[in-house]
Amino acid sequence: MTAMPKLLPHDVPLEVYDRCLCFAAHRAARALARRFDAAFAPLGISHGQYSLMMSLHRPEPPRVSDAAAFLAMDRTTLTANLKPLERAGYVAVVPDEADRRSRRLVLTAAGRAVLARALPIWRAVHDEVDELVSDDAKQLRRQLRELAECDTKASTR
Amino acid sequence: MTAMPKLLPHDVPLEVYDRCLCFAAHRAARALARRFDAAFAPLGISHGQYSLMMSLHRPEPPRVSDAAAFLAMDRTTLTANLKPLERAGYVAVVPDEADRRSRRLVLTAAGRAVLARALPIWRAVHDEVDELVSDDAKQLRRQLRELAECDTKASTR
DNA sequence: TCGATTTGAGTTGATGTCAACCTAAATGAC
DNA sequence: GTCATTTAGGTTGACATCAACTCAAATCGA
Repeated sequence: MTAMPKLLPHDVPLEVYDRCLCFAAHRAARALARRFDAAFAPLGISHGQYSLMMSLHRPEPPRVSDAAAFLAMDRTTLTANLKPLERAGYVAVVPDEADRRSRRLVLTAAGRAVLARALPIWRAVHDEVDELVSDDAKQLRRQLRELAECDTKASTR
Repeated sequence: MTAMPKLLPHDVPLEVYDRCLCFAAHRAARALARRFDAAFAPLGISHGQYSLMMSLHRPEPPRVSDAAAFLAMDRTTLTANLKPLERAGYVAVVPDEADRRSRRLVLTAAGRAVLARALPIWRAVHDEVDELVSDDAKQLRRQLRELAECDTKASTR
């Protein structure tokens, strides 16, 4: 048995670095998360909590599975993410009247208030972020959406 | 004090959904992660462990800070991510000879072997992923890189 | 040379992420 | 109507992520 260096040439990592959209998406997501987390820090919320609460602000409070599918996030991940928001009093989980298996995720007045304060911060930071994307941000958004929606069974597994 | 619904109109979440690249990047990253994690599951590694180990496969083993900057990941996150890889015997952390503060991250023979088995899986899955991105994947990759490299101080904080 | 500063890295605590497994309510076949 | 199946959701355990803090080695100023 030799040292078998031929099994994994040193140009393979470059191929992965250049091609892998999973890696590229995670790298970009981490960098953007740090930027928004820093901006939201004075309010005591994170980028994920901002997105999550925004997704709940609709006339009909969504069920857990609906919200998880919308966020392209595992259902159990959403359950975990709701915990700190419930503790903070921003979100209330109430049983559904019609179907007693379901629970509705309701944004409280305090939740709406913190979102209202976060909104101008998000707009200002995103103005900066938009500067970083040289051209055709519209196409970028569409492509990210295509990648996210390729697996719609995120919540139903 | 009224119910103040005017503070947060119901079209704001749509604005966030349509515009927020942080949200879009996370959604895409989660969906892609699930896909690659499922494909790598028989090997017992995750998408992140694949990317991490690939980034270590170079003639000169990188230091912790170098690898963290390359991955656009917090230095302490990398330290945590190394733990399971060290336990599995895929990565060895060795002190640097020249600077005793530094540590070099060395991919072991077992690590190179598991990467060699993972490579064809990654190529096959990514062939599928490429189908999802309608046009100009090159531009998508460049834009994601621009977003990731906007904060180069990820490891030096 | 020696004390202050800088730099490389680990630890802790909180949150985010998911697979595997579990419970309970609704549905459906007969 | 009864029981198997399906559906909505939670729990547990492992890993991922980062800020705040700490430690130790290298560097630098005088």
